[in-house]
Amino acid sequence: MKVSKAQAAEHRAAIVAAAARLFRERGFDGVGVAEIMRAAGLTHGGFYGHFASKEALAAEASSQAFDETRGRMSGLGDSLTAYVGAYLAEHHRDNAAEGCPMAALACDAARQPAGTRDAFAEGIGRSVEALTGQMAGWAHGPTAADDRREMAIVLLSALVGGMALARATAASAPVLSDEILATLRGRLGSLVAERLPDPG
Amino acid sequence: MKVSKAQAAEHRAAIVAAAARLFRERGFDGVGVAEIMRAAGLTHGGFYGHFASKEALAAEASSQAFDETRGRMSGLGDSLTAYVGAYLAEHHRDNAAEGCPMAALACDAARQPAGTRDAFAEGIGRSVEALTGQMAGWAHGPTAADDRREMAIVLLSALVGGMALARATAASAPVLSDEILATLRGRLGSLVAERLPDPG
DNA sequence: TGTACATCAGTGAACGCGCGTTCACTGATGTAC
DNA sequence: TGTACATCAGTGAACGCGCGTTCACTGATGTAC
Repeated sequence: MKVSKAQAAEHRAAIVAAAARLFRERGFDGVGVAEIMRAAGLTHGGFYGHFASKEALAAEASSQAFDETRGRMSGLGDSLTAYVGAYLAEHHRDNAAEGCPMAALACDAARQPAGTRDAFAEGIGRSVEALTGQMAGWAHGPTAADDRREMAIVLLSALVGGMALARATAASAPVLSDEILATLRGRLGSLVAERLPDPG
Repeated sequence: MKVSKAQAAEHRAAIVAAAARLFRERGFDGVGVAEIMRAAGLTHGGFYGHFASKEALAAEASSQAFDETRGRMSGLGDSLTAYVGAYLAEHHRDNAAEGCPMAALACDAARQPAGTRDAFAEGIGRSVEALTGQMAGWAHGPTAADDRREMAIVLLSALVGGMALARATAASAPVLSDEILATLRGRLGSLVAERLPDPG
């Protein structure tokens, strides 16, 4: 049956939201169109009225996951320390569906079709810029803009890699998984803030 | 037709080697049993004479990829600087099939069945220990054993995350991809070596 | 050492299954009068 | 404002396809004599 334009727009948004969650939880190849539509409260046949292909949805869901994560990040104010702590939390490790798309999907993204790769490349670029900006407001951080950007790249790499390793070890080696998160929480702040090679 | 026991053992090894390459290149879900067998010079029907399931092969191929990478790493001697440089090379980014299994598959590994997750957890644990050991031989590195292990975790996270981000951006944002690698090459050494919070 | 035969690694057709995608159909929406 | 009808969002059966896995068969291996 037909549905109002507003209703249809809500449905479309629900599909993207469900996909953004499920892809992060199970990977791009780990969820089918039918399951995404079911999660959005619809049947699978209507999918192609909203999207040209599963891949087109993957690209849009990726962008939305980046936006969502960036939104939550800026919600923490300019406190880099608070952000690093929230990122490296056990809660984030255990709830990939609502977390950072880079930690959940970066390895997969490199192997996806162009649309999804584009969405990731843009999301990663913006994440570097956002972290660079946050570093400017950090009392003990680097002063030169180049230094800030370089430190942002180092920090982002450690956050993403650390979360990926913590997740990969969570089930089989939970002690190591906790150790990775705790170590990074303890060391990342001081590593980025202190003793820069050329302190401007 | 039957084949000598030595020949069969070679075939088995060829299957594991092909799988270790293809899984890193395309992901666990991106390659089928038939393609792996073809890459090993066999037909798909014989697969289940060697392995109980695709998942059993994935676990063994993961272990082998870790062993292989660890072997290449120790081939560089005790030079952490050389290792970091080789890890963050463009060549490594562009040849995932022969590279670090963590950078290629860590996000996927967390979603795989128990056997593969176990192999990854063990491989990651050994990688942390190997890096901790290398840090002991590094002239400017931390002296206390706890510091060395913590620095090893920070370094490994940044290496793995940085490579994953460099690969995710390689096609759509090649300048950013190169920048990520170059920045990490320049900054990781000094970050780990200098100015530790408690220098023993 | 030479022959006869049981073993079993490898082959390739076939299996059920779930996937992404298509399509004829339905019926509420929203427009034309 | 009220009615008549074209539109089109959503349904659910169906499509071809490739997947992991099974199995009857083949024929070289390697053992028993």
